[in-house]
Amino acid sequence: MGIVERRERLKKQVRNDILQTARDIAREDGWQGVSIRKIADIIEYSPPIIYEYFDSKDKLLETIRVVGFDELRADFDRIKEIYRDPEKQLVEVAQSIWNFSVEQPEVFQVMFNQEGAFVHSKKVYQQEMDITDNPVWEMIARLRPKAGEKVSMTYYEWWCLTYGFISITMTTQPKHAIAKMETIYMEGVRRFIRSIM
Amino acid sequence: MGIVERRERLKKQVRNDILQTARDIAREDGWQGVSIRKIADIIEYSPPIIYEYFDSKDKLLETIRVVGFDELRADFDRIKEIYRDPEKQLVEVAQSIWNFSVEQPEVFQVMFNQEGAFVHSKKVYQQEMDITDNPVWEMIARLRPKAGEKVSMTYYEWWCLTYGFISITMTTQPKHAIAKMETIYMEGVRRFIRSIM
DNA sequence: CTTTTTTTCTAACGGCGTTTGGAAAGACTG
DNA sequence: CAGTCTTTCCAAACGCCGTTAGAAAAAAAG
Repeated sequence: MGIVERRERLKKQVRNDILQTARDIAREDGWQGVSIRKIADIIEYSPPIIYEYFDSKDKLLETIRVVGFDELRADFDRIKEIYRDPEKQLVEVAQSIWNFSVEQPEVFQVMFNQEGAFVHSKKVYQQEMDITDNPVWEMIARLRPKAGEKVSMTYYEWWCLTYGFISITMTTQPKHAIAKMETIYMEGVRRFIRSIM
Repeated sequence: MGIVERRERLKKQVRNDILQTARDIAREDGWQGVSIRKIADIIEYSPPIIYEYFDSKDKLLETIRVVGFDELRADFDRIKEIYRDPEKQLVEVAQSIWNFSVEQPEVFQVMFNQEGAFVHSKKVYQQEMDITDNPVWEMIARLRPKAGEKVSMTYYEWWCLTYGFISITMTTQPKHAIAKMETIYMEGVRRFIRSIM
């Protein structure tokens, strides 16, 4: 009997609908405008239903954050396989982050607690920045084989550069000007890479 | 008669109390925990009173942001007067930002819409980052007299570096580890300055 | 003391995240 | 089929929030 399966399929679908609706509202009105009640309204359920899928609004946002980081990391892994040269890899990674922030700014905001988005727990964030098993860390390590401990420092600075540039650009630049900033960003990235080689 | 004066003195005091109470709560419980009702409770007035001093919660936060930026800029101006060498000036400015973020993290959060703090209007933020009359811009221009348009680019990157580093550090590092990051930050700043000279 | 002005608060509105208790619907059993 | 059991779902409520209206209280002016 496929009843259980159908139920589970439905559950998964509703769960995804909740996440997607949250992102949709955030894209339209900002994260300040996202409320459990609005989400419930749009997916045509009552508010309590959402609590059958997520323990709290905070956990819901954290899930969006995790999905975002997963997507980014998958792209990094893909890049690592496609290109051999660590310099090229890093340039591609930088481009990948940029594209992500342009295509899914609202997810980027949740990932980095920006623009009114706020996830209480920092665990995922810290974990994701951690050097352990991080493809970007390995790329930098390969670029500076003799740097020893400095690799971790460079890795940290890499995040500061990319994150700082994108979040300042996202916050201060009007939408039409963002495209122009891409060149400046990529130039900065390239200069950074050259400076550590 | 000094009645009017006394009243105005009182008004100024209450206004400052409101701002300071907001910052106090934020420091203790984060900006998510700051509410008009809590502020009113602490200053021992009813909530509507706060609206005689600020049009909205958003405007209240914006005022805190403005005061923060003013304080920072005053320090930059002071540095510009004390030191002649633009390289030294920039190092001191970087140190000044760092100190500010350590001493008043909650204000820093409002200034840059971090960690749940959120001011709708971006006007102040954009204005403050603008190159016009900005002491940091002039320092960089003096450091790179022949750079032409690249000065503005470098200025932008300067903000990305300092802001990116501090906000990532503030968010990911536990309190006890932040002191250790200062050296790494200042090293990064120095390397940046040298790389543009 | 009375009137006028200023200051302040109570009460309410609509919205929020979240929980409770039970109704409605669906699936299984005899 | 009816009856029972299980799952799904929601109305209503709680205690918060920002904000506003209107009345009470206090202060000043006459």
